[in-house]
Amino acid sequence: MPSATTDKILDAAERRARMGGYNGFSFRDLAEDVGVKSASVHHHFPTKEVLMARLAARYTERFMEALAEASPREGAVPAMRRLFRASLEADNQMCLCGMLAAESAVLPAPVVTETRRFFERLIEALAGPDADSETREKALKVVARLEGALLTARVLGDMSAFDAATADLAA
Amino acid sequence: MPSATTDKILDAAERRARMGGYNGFSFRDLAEDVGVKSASVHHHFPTKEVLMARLAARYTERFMEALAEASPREGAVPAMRRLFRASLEADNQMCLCGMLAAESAVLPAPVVTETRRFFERLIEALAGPDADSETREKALKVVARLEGALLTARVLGDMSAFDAATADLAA
DNA sequence: GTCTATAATTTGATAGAC
DNA sequence: GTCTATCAAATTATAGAC
Repeated sequence: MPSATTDKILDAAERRARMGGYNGFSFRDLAEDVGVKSASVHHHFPTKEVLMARLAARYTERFMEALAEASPREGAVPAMRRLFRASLEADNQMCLCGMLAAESAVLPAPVVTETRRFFERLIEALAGPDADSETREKALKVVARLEGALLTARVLGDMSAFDAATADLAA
Repeated sequence: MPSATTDKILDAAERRARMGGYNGFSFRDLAEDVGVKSASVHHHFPTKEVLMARLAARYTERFMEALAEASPREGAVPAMRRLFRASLEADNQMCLCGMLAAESAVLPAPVVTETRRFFERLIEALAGPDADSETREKALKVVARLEGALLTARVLGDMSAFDAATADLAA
């Protein structure tokens, strides 16, 4: 049972990591965000590696829950598009796992494992568990476009770039 | 007139930044890569901000040169796809400006400016200087898919994911 | 669970000799 | 242009009191 402080730390870490990546923030940043000292952050998460692996897992869980809830009424692809678009609406944030995927070559193995799982689950959600290669290819196309559209719209500072790049995925 | 050492520093920084992003390496890392001391790196580039803005500009220049050379014979889209694919072939590297775009929210303004220019020039190369909105939308779709496919294939450790996500962009 | 205090290392950056 | 030496700050992380 995660305490309120544990959740607040994860919330702060998620926001910081989606803005600047794994190496873009410190335990002291999180401590200030939450209103405690950095030693307290270490009490909840012994190392950054543990914190970030846990954060990636929480992010995936939440994303899949939101997707499962929305898919029946609006379809998996439009629902996923809407969830990605919400990142931009919320302060121009990246997808957490998209950010970690970009940096994956220098991240601790447990973080990479959780990040990879996010992508595998997205693809499975779109293509189904035992998809043929053509269906899987379609799913990869969608995921790649959404991650890339986020990244592109973000640096251009132009939400309409996301909409343009993903228009045909909308409901 | 950039000296041999200046170029070597930029080469090392490009490799490091494409692997781990702006905050994923230090001046000392670069110094060791090149075989000098970190004070010498500062002699060539006074700050990290200056170094990275210059690096992004060099990356863009080189990319556009390679694209201009290849486009007439193979077409702009397939040529761009091939250039992106080469990143994965070369040690699973990200696109430098894709990486910086992801991190752009926490990067110094001059670095963001140069990164944005990369994307604007890619879109212009695909759509032309005075494209209508539909043509520009098509170009955005291609760029987004290439950046996203790179990121996705990278974390999955599977070059065939890039090929699958971009198959229809090939020559 | 939080704090003070601190260790050990790393970081970006500078001064000044050669 | 490179070096030695160093600084001031930041970083991850730990010990131990409350």
